[in-house]
Amino acid sequence: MTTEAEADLDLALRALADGNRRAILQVIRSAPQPVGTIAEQVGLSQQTASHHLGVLRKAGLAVGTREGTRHLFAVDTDGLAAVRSYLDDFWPAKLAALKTVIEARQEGPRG
Amino acid sequence: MTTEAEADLDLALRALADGNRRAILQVIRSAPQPVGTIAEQVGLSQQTASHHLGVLRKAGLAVGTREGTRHLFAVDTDGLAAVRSYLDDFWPAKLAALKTVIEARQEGPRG
DNA sequence: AGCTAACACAAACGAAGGTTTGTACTCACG
DNA sequence: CGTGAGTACAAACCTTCGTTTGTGTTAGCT
Repeated sequence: MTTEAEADLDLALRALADGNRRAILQVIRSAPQPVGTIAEQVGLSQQTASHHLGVLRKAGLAVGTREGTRHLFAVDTDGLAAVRSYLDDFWPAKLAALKTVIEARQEGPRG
Repeated sequence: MTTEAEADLDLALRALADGNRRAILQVIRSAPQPVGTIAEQVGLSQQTASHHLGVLRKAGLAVGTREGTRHLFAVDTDGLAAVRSYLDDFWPAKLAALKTVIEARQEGPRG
């Protein structure tokens, strides 16, 4: 369904809208890290970091792995791919839109 | 400063986080349209649409052109490019190449 | 089994953002 | 200049979201 992709895109975009979550992604960008380390790196409490990790997880932007008592989180490219392909859809259209702007100005106020 | 690009990215990401604004981008994706038409297309009031258009404009996602009493809005790729390059930074080189392959397969014949 | 560490879940609080309502401004027209 | 169409700005209201606080759950250790 197209609606499913829409919902996934919406989750990913809303997750990326927060600076703390982007900071978390930066922290786990190179290597997966436990929640405690992530919280310390971004200057958040354990609970808040865990919350944001959950948001990122549901958005398909992060994946978690059980490592004993720790929970290692890493970047998931699934959600990022959804956003990327969404953005890419605007590139070819932009050229056409730009052309239409010029045409619209040439047409004048009345159609 | 890197903070400047960060601020631009933040604006674009927060602007894209709203479904109505994404709907507006879809409306003006193919051709620039006046505020009244956009509002009608997405099912919003003129004031609300104007507000979102302002958000998209400040985020570098939309550009407006004065057309007499009308104000034509079109998609601006500046903000989208900022988001795109940000996302690309998360992909390890190997995965980025893989992603490009997938995109190429989607455009080409059946694979 | 008891204890400790690491993490997740849930409710409450506060702030940020979207919608509505009202109004002022600009441009086209006579 | 006065009128009407189209749009932007501002304040009030309400919803959403991030943070805090408190607590439950799982795993490792003695």
